[in-house]
Amino acid sequence: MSEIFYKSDFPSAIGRLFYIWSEDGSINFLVNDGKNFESFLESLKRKFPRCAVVEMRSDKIENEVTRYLEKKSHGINIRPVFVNGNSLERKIWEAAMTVPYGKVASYKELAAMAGYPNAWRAAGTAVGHNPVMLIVPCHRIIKSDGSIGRFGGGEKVKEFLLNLEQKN
DNA sequence: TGCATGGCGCCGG
DNA sequence: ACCGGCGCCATGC
Repeated sequence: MSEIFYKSDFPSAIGRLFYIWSEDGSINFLVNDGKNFESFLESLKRKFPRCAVVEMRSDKIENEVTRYLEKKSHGINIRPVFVNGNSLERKIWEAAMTVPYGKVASYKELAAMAGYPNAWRAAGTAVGHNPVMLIVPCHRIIKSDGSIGRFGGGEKVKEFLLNLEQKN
C-alpha cells in the first residue's frame, strides 16, 4: 500500500459516511461515525508511515453503497482488506460475510460458523470491531431471542438496514 | 498473571 | 415485555 485514500462526509440514506480505500479498489474502513473515522485514520498513518494519505472519493464505492441503500442491488460488491483485527475478529467478520442478503443469524450462530461454538460472547465483541459496515453485514447479526441487538452505527440504522432487506 | 471488559444467552420473576 | 442475575469466552491491559 503506497497510497491510502480517504473520503469524509459522503451523504447517504443512513447519514454521512466515511471511508478509506486503496488504489486496487479494496476498502479498509467504512463507518457513519466521524469520531471513529478520525481515530482509525490516525492509527493507519502510524502503521504505514511511508504511505501518502490522500483525500479522494471512489466512484465505485459510492455507487455500490448508493445502489444498495436504494434497494437497486442485493449487496455491495467491494472487497474488504482488513488492516487490523486479531484472528478471532477476522474469522468472525469472514463468517458474517456469508450471511446472505435478507437473512439474519444470531451472535451464537455466528460464533459457531466461525469455529468458536462457545465463544458467542466474544463474538459479539468482535462484531463490534467490524471496520466496514455494510460490506461485512454485521447488521444481520441479531440476538438469539430475535431482538435486534446493538450496533456501532446506531440501533436505528441497524433497524433501517434490516427493514430495507426485508421488504421484498 | 490476573482481572475487567464487551454489539451475548438463558432463566426467573 | 422488561428487568436482574449468573454464565459464557477471547482479548488487552
